[in-house]
Amino acid sequence: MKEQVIDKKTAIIEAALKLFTERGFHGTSTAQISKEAGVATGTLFNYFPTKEDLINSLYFKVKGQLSQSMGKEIEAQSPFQDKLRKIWSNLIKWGVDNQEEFLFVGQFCSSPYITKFTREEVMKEYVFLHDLVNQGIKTGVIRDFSAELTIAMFCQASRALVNLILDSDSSQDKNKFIEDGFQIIWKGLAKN
Amino acid sequence: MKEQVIDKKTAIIEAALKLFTERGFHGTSTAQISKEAGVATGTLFNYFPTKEDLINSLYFKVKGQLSQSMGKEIEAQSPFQDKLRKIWSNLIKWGVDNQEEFLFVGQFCSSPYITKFTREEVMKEYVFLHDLVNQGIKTGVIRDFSAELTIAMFCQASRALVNLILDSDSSQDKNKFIEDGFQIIWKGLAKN
DNA sequence: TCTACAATTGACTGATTAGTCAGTTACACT
DNA sequence: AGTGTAACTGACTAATCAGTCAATTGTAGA
Repeated sequence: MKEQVIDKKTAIIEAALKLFTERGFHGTSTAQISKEAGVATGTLFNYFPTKEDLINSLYFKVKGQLSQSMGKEIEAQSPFQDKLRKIWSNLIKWGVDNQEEFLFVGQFCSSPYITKFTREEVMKEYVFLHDLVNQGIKTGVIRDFSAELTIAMFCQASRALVNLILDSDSSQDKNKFIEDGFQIIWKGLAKN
Repeated sequence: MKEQVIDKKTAIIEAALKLFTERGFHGTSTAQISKEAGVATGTLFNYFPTKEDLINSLYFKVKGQLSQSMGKEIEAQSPFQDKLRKIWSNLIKWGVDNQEEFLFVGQFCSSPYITKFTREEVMKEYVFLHDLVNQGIKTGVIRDFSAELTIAMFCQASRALVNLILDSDSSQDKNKFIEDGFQIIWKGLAKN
């Protein structure tokens, strides 16, 4: 019973992710989502009271997965540069391996359908990056610019790199791109 | 007569820009656009055969304005770094001064409603940035990474900065942000 | 087997959509 | 003034929309 519930809810979320990414929010009808998920329209509205609730749940879930992946395998005692490099490659590998989710976040991060509440809840999961950067500034490893500026440049640069990898043919060396990209952003941020 | 024509077409384009940015493509009806523009629905379809034609025209126009602004006041004989700094500040000032257009481009650059044809036409106007970067690599002023990587990092970083300026309260010093941002990206790209 | 109840269904509704088109207006040229 | 024509209008249509709800299903516990 519980398994069934989770299954249908997951199926709806996955169908919505696929279709929202392909056709946008208003471009995708609840009927299409239900059909893709293999459930009745009524079932969708049983789990998500409105279409907006659905996209907010989806956004929250995907952003959570991203922040989870970002922080993976960071060793507390390793040098600052290695931590940042690991975050960098985590971000990029997440985007490349979860193309739909990556495009979804890009399309909806500044969309009016995502409520302020959802946005704020999501933000809470990114505190650790903020802390890390502030620590890097305080210990003099990276240059003393505003932490917001540093983080924004870092994160957007990682998105640029994912787009590049997704656009380029697969024969190109992904890891070369990732390391080259890190060389650019690290040299830009590092103190010496 | 000719003036009237241009006026109505412009009014439609401007209304569409505002509403598409606020509510998205499918979230904005042609009736809403017509009303905002102060024309009848029929008039809209007189100038743009379909809603998709409208958004493609709009995208082409806005991207054209961006590429125009980007290349402004670049002096041929000035050092490479100054050229790049000027492009950087041009990009950011365009985004800050043309907020609606900036958000529109961000929202629709990877949207399915923009046709491949429009995308390719737009690309043609960005050749000069590609040429400049290649020249910078050849003369050894910037590091020898793929030109696509360099341009992608540069352009996305500029978008990150505009977002930051738009989000921050207006009391903060805009020019400080712009110069700090350039310091990061320039140090990242430059050879020494 | 029977009961109770949550999960699920899909036909349905009133509202809204992109796009049409027959008719009106405004103006240039004679 | 009269004529031709391009711009413009907005009521209209068939299709589609988000969301509802009475009816059905599946199943856990008695």
